[in-house]
Amino acid sequence: MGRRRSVSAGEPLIWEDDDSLLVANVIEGVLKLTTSTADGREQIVGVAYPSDFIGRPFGQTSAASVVALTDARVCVFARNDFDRFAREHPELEHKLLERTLAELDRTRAWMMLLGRKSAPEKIATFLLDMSERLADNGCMAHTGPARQFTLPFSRQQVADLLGLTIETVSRQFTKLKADGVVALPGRRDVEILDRSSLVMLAG
Amino acid sequence: MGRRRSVSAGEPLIWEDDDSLLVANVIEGVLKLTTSTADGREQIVGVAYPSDFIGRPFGQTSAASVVALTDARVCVFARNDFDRFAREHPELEHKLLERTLAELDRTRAWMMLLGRKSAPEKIATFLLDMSERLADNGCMAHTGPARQFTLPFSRQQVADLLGLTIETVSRQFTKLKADGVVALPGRRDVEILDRSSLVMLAG
DNA sequence: AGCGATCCTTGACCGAGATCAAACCAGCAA
DNA sequence: TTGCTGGTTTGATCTCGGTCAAGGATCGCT
Repeated sequence: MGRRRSVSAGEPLIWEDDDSLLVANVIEGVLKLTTSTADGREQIVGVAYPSDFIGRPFGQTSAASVVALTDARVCVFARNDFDRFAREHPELEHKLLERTLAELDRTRAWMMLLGRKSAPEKIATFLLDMSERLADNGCMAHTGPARQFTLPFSRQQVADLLGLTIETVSRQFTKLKADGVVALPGRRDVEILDRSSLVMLAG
Repeated sequence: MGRRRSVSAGEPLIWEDDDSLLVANVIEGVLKLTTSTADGREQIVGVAYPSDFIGRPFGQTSAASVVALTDARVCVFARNDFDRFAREHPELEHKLLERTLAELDRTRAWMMLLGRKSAPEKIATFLLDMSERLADNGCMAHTGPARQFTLPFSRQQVADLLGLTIETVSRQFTKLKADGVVALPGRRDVEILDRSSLVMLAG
């Protein structure tokens, strides 16, 4: 049915305001969903992990661009084919509905973060969120939140996710390190030393 | 099937973190979907207009509280009943999927606003959005965006929607009035005098 | 009408986070 | 090694929007 396709890190899969011609399933890797203003400000509005669905069925244009954060493999479908197929397979539509509702919940929780949380709260929430998301997405069974992990994001991308600037993100990371809450062994590596502090900070 | 129910302005319909026991369809009126932090900060994460769907099918808890902004009439269903019924009626699930996808698009656009837009941009975007939403929701056919309308929100609620404080909202409204972009004949009444300026400001 | 509660506006001030700018560092190629 | 490149950290300063504190306006009630 769908065509397998590899996307290397940084490569776009869908452009904002494109006629929504394709949908896809993530097999491997991580991709970002973004919207941008005319003057170049960017906001990451979603992140797709393996098994997540990408694209906008039953609609004219996709509201967001999709760009791979890591090398990724996806299974793409022509939107029209998918729409038709979905309507004939209620089980598929049901699955898709459940996923979409879950994504909407997650997105709404993120709105709270964007609209009402301070920079330290944003960073703490982000790290806890990553620690859970990245744990579940290896192959191993449900081992609970990861204590250490590698972010699929650059500092700028963390900023775009949290509605901050890169400098503020950097300063907050440095602060957490200085306070012994996390260790930062590599550019994108995080080790959580004091989870309860993070939970406090997340508010 | 569903029970009709009246909800007066300010009255809650669903509590955050409640076991999601009911879902509903809005017949008349406007309701807000909110999440709050422990220390009382609030973010409006969605607004439900007539014909919109409320609640969280296929899930354990609802992520948001629902409170009526105006007197409202809704058609409520026990969640279990609804879930069962939906699974037996693919057409209903399809409709629900389309609505949920549209809501997700709108929510993502709002994330851009919350994370990256300045106070003036937020206010301008909000007014344009209202002008379109409130126009379509009367009975009259598609008349395009309304030039004047009555907000279903208090100033505090506008603040909770935009991730601002009430004072900032007030000052921005005053500014727009002083600049002749809008007139404010009543507490909640808005008349758009210069739409193109608003579009500029919205960015 | 008069009164009180609530909402809204306005002003003075402050501070979190943005901006501007410079150094720092890791990775990579020659 | 050296130098280059892109990402990251750090510092100095500024500014937008938040906070605190008074007034005003509007609505509902008696």
